[in-house]
Amino acid sequence: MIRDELLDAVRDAMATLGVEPLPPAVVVERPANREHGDWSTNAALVCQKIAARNPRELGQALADVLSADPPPHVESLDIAGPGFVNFRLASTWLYDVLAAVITEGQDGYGRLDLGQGKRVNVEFVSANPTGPLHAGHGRWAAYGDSLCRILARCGYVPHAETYINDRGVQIQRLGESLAARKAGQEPPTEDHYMGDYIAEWAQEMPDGVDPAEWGMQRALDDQRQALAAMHVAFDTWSSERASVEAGHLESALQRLRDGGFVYEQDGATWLRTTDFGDDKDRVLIKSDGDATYLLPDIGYHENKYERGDLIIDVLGADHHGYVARMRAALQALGHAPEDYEAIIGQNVTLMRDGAEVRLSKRAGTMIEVRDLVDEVGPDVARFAYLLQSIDTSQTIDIDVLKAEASENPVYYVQYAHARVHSIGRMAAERGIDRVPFDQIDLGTLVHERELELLRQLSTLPETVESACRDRAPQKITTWVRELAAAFHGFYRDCPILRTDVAPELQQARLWLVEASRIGLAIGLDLLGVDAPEEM
RNA sequence: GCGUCCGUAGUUCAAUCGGAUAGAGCAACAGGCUUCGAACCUGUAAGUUGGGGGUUCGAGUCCCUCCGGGCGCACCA
Repeated sequence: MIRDELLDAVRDAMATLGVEPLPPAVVVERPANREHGDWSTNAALVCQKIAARNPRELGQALADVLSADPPPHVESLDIAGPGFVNFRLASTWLYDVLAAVITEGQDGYGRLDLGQGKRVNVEFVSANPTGPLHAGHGRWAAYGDSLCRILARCGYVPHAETYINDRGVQIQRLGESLAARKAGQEPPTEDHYMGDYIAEWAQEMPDGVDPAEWGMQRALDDQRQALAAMHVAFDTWSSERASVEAGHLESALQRLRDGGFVYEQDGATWLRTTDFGDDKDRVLIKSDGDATYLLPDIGYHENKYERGDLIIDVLGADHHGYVARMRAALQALGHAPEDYEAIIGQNVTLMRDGAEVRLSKRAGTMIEVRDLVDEVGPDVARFAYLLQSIDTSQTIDIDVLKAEASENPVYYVQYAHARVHSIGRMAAERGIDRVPFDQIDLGTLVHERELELLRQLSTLPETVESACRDRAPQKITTWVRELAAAFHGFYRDCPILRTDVAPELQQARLWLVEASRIGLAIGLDLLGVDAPEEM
């Protein structure tokens, strides 16, 4: 990587100036403004105190040392602003990028080994089996699935998992709600389920079945279909009931007792989560003898470590108070705090007809994931979900997604991919074959559009790394949109198959198109969005 | 009240673990197809990054404080 070569050169040069070792804050990065060069380093700024020198003066000294024996591709060096040293590179460095994309290919380019095979269990969606998935669940589905794809590309071994709370009062209430509707009555209390789907399902429900069991299976079928429609697949659907029957609850409780973290008070059994930073202790077993939801959850999480060295829970904002107690419980069971990670996703607000649609399974109105996916398709839905950070609340206006379908950002990216394949088809029609890459004269690629495309491709590895480290799929979304923009600009200004294009240039551009295809396909794949050859 | 996530162009959002002149889409306005797909391209306009203070060579980003919003604060799940 050019970046590492430049940093090594900076390190050597700073050593000759008496600064050794180089502080880790010293980086080689891309200036936000291209006029500042291709790469720059903040070494002089970071080291000014160590070296006891004015940063501009130190920067000048650094530039002088580097100029005496320039790193590869470096054409010129200058010092700018408060003391940045800027590198201007010959476009040969971008030809190396093109070669890397082509030789490493769709499978290898931007594939990293951050994880070194570490297993990561990612739990997401985990909706109660009491109704259809609403559009808010769609966000966790799109996010979790994309995160798993990014983790896999970075050398982790992800395991996508979802949890079914098929045990407890909410299932009973579902059954009672269905039974009441079937009998033509209102559900008995406000804590029962009111949605339109209850009435529909009550009509479907055969006589003589257990309403609770039947309703839960009905809800699960519905959820499975919705997730399939979104193209989200799980490695494991974990059942709370099965987990408890397997003894996970008891074994966790026993180990917590053995560790001395459990005590009795007011007739209830408590876990001393305050030992691990929670703000109050938590009840494991109520005074009536029933376990709270927390205890089976602890047993389940403990069991998840069989399927991952690191556990990630993707949770809605309404669960953020849950994180401290779960982390505390897992620490009490001997797990390091960094082996449990909770990602708190903020809420989704859906707009339709200019008004907010309330997302509640118990209220009468809701929008199901299936409705959204049916209306706009899985690609539009997923791309929309992954357009922004999970840390911010999101507003999705269904009317906008539908009305602007043709101008939707996902089509902008997919169109770029389809154009690539269109070029391939046209080339085949005209009998134009690509000659082997090692016979190409890359020096013909001098157009700013071509170079910009290569610059964008060069940033994929660091973008993937950043998206993985920050658990931030939206960085991939942004990147692939920028790549599509670079490709569309190139396509517009740089003819490839036209008869007036010189053969050497045509060949180089065909390989650049192939590199673009690889980049677009990787980006879309990491988002779980289809990369169509025709639209 | 306590905790937590936010507040960036008319709007929806970006912004490389603190970098230089804060960028895109949509909407608005003005242009661009006789050779490959116009679902595209080019340009114009649009900002006191909620207010104030601090740390730093450098703050949208970190700290404090105030304002505004979401979500929590059960022997519910």
